[in-house]
Formats: sequence, C-alpha cells, structure tokens
Amino acid sequence: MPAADIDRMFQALGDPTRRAIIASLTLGPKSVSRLADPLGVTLTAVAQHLRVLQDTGFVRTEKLGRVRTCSLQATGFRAVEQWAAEHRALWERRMDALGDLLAEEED
Amino acid sequence: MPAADIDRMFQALGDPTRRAIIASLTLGPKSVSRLADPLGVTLTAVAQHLRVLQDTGFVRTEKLGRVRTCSLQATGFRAVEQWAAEHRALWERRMDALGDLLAEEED
DNA sequence: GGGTCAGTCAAGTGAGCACTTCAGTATAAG
DNA sequence: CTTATACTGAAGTGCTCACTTGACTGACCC
Repeated sequence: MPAADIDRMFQALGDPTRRAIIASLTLGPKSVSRLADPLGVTLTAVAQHLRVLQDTGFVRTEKLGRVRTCSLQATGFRAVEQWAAEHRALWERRMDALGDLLAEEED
Repeated sequence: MPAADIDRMFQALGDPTRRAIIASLTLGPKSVSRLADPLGVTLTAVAQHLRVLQDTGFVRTEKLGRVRTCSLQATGFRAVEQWAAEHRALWERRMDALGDLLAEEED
C-alpha cells in the first residue's frame, strides 16, 4: 500500500461530511439523493464526496437507470485498521525494548 | 470517543508531513530539531504539527532544559484501529445478513 | 409528446490550513 | 559575560478543498 494512497484515505476520513456519509451507509445502501437529504448539503457536494470515498476504497457505487446506489466497501476499513495495528505494534515493541533496557540496568 | 475528536484524528493523519513525523518517531524519540532536519520544513512548522499530533493523542512530548523530546503514544493508534475495526465489523454483519437473505430466497 | 426526477459537469467563491519569516525567550557552552 | 542553541509566538501568504450555483443529460411517468 503506497504512502500516497494512505494519505488520501486519512484525508478522506478527516472530513465530517464524508464521515457522516459513511455512518449513514452503515445502515444500508442508499441513493445519492437519500444520502444528501439529511446532510444539509447539495446533491453535487455529496457526489463529489462519493467520488473521493470511492477512490479511496470506502464506498462502492453502481448506477441503475437514473439512480446511483452507494454502499460500503471493506477495502478502506481494512487498510486503516492494518495501518493503525502496525503502528501500535511498533510502539509496543519499543515499549518492551525499553522495559528490557530498564530491567538490565537494575542488575 | 466524541465524533469531533475522531474527525481531528483523521484530519491529523491526512497530512503527509505529520505522517512523516509519526514514521520518524517509530524509530525512537527525537527532538524537534532532529525531526525537522530531514523533513525539509521549518522548526516552526514541525512544532505546529506536533501540537496537532499531541492534541489528537498520537505523540507525547516533554521539555527538558531547552530541548523538547517527542515520542509516540498508543492512544491515537488504538482509537483509529478501533474505529476501523468497528466499521469493518458492521460491514461484515451486513454482508452476512445479505447472505442469509439470498439463502432464504433460494428456498 | 411534455414534465418531473436523479444525477452530472463546469466554473466560481470562501474559509481553513500548511508553511514561512522574523522577533523573542530561555538554556547551555566557552 | 558573550555567543550559540533550541525552541516559541505572532503575523502574513498562498493554495487546497468543501461547497454552491446554474446549465445540462438521461431515465421514468402521464
């Protein structure tokens, strides 16, 4: 996973409206209009956010007739989870190493 | 964990320079100057980033004499990991439900 | 066909933010 | 005491980005 991609993922999650879209989609797939309705923003704005969320692997969309249906995608969440887990692991390893060091000093 | 806090966390991680600071700190604690050196930005810029990373629970800093030493903190990473895991779980539950639904239709 | 509905495209605007410079403070070194 | 170091604070700048408006396309309904 290239660093630039992870950048874009976190940047995508940094926006409140986009996080609201994700939250809304956890309740089930929705059309663009039904996403925009409770958000208090334009249809266009939601469409722009959806593009970002789609490019970063959080959302999948499919157009049938004139309505585009949006749903969540696991890819993005897995990547974020993995990134955080890796960094937490690094941190814990460092903490362990520090513990060992202190233990040695006590000898 | 309030939604506004998570917003700020993801926003914090969205910036390439801040992610570089985190990456640098995984190798061990560093002073502000030693962080700024390879990043190609001003000491002031790094200090500003550190403030953000500290407020969002990714970094811990301590000033001794005239040098401020920075190190990683697990809090932020745990929060991110948890958020992603929760959303992935929600997604998987929905997929399971969908599977059940399809299975029922086959009857 | 006409009319609405769901979404798209292009262009513009405003606010936030990353970053800088410069001046200042406090600690360490000679 | 003088000088260098490590940072801090205030203020300014430029650019990105969220959001809007308005014109448009294509699908469904009567």
